Amino acid sequence: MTDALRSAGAAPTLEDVARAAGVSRATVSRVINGVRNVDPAIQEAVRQAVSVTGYAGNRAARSLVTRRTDAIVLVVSGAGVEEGPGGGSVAQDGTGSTATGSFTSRVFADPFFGRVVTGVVNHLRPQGMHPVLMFAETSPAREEVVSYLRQGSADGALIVSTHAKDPLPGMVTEAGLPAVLYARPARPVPISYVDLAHRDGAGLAAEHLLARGCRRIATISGPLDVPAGQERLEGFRDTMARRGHPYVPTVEGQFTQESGETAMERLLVEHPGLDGVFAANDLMAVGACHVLREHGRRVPEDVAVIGFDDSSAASTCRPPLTTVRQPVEDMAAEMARLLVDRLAAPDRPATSVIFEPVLVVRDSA
Amino acid sequence: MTDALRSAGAAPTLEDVARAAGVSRATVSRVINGVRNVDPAIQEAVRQAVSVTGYAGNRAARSLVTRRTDAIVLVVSGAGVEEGPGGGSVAQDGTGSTATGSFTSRVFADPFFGRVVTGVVNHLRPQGMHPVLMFAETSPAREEVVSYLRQGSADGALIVSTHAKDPLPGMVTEAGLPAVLYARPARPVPISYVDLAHRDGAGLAAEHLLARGCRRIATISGPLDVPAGQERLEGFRDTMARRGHPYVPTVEGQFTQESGETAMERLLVEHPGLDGVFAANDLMAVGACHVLREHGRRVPEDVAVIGFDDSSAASTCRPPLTTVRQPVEDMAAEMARLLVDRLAAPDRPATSVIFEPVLVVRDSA
DNA sequence: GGGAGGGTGGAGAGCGCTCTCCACCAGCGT
DNA sequence: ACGCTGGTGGAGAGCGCTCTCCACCCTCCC
Repeated sequence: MTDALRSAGAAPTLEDVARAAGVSRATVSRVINGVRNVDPAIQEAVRQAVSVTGYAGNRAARSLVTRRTDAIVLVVSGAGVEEGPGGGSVAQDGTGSTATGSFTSRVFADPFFGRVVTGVVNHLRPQGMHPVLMFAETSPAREEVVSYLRQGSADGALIVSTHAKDPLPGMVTEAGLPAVLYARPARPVPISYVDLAHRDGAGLAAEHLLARGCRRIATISGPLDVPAGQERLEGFRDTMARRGHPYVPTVEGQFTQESGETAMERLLVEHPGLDGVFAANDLMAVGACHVLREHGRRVPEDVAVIGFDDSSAASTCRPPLTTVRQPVEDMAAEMARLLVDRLAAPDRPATSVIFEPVLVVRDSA
Repeated sequence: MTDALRSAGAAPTLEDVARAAGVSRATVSRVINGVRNVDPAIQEAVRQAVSVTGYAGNRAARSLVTRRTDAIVLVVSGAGVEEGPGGGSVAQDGTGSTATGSFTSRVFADPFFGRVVTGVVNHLRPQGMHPVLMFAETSPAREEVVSYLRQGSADGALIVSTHAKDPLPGMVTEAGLPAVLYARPARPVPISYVDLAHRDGAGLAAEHLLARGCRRIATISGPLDVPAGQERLEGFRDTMARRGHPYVPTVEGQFTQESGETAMERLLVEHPGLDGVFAANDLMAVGACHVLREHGRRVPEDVAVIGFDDSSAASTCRPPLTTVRQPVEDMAAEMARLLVDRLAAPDRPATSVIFEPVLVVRDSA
């Protein structure tokens, strides 16, 4: 039914609907936006006209006057190479062929990012908002994000920064653009963010290992120039120290499975008697398990292994990993909520929300 | 420098730039869009004015007249539950807590999707275009995609359909909206798509197993209501038959690791003597390896296992998987290219591009 | 019964941009 | 010398929508 009119020419406009309903453009607009009182009979007439004409509205025209797009950018940023902020990580490239963007290809290979998207979309969708994906690993790309926002192509930004000294958060705030970060910015910037209590999470891991009876415990840390890496290490060491273990053998990893393997090899050489390992993320923990098994150590009987994040890798590997859960989806949803709130009340001050990790006990420790 | 003026009030418009440069709005527009001949001196003056005023343009205003947004929707669609079209798959939920959208949470957990995003972005970015993410698993969500497009919020759609009888491709074409699919639509629809020669890929797997000397070969197929699942099975069986193995024990899986485990258990019970397994994707292959090991079978010495996709799981598991590579990034990039082309020349007929898989030999077979 | 007040619809002015005309000014041929 | 072409800048008409006014009418109250 709608087709007759729709195919009769260009897309119907408000004007067309108004004519069909015998009212003015303003009234149609009022009905559509559900604003002010409109006589129920007229409302009905308008709705009829809308469906008869197959009216679809025009986002650009609306945005032009409302100055809102109902789109937000979801930026994966970073000066960086490897890793979501304490998130999962970057398995391997595996991307042969044409696919160029080394950063791009790596970052999205990481299930961590999928979890972020999930959380963001879950919150945005009910609001009729949608995320636009952007990468901002290089300098021109960062400028592009800022100008995209300044052009009003999106209402605000959700920034998942993969590196401590990422300049993007600063650039965005300086330009006065609404944004929320995943993970606390390295230099204090007046901007909202969500983060995880990494120290507490690492503490949980330490206590679990200790409670299990492990006494020769080592750790594979994340990269120490990433706040999450740093904090997880500190939290672990603090708790260990408080429990009477001031010295914890540590090897720095890069949040990748491969780096976890390398680190484990080294740990095994230097401390062959170890009976517990805390890896700062699941991927490294998986790598550690592989190496342990290859060296004839049983997990968890000979060596207990505990990871961090509770990524999908944790539950699918053998043995399933005991790990510290980072509720990425919830955190991402909260990040979206903070942005949406900020959009509704632009001069509300920046807030941050810190999530508490929980221990998920499976078989590896 | 730009800040003085920018913060002096609302965002500068073309008009402001024109005034600053002492020319007309039209001329500024011409310089910015690089259209028609403009006196070099004037061009320079305009560029100056742009940077002095900190001009940023207004996307909505431009879209309103050009009828282009330079955005495309990247839709993950499906009536479905499980799986990217022959793509990787869905490890496990693992998503406790708030995160509701069961579909959403599952689909994006899949690294397959990350690879699609990578490929799409790699192609779109140089064109100054950006992807908007949408899910269309339920009926209202599907309608939302169509209306989003009809409102001109995006120029076209890239649809990654997770299920054969997904109605979205039909809906979109019927509405006359530009779209390209990942994977051939179940019912023939006049629409462009990219796909993989699944049959050939499965054939490669069969020949490799045979060449290796395996003689008691079984297969774990994908879900048979998904074209990719169907075709991989047929391709495998065809080649086996042609090589003198008309009967191939088969158990249907769901493209998940868990289903791979279950299937392998069953295969082991029914055919304890098997010496080779082809799993229709890597995740199931990984699951199969786990079960095989738990039953004391060595891979590949006792049983050779071969997967499909060459997802990141294939290279990080132990042993690294021999698999059939699906060049997801390239395919996604091609999909984007087809859409962009279509946008440039709307009445060009629909085309499809079929990619050839290659065998990646690692350690599992 | 008349004016005040609240509810309801219409008119019309933009939002900031693109793009079609048109005007103007060389430089050319006849 | 005169029109004519081709190149170049300006004017201005929209694109489709929202939203502020304003006009109108129907109570309601004094």
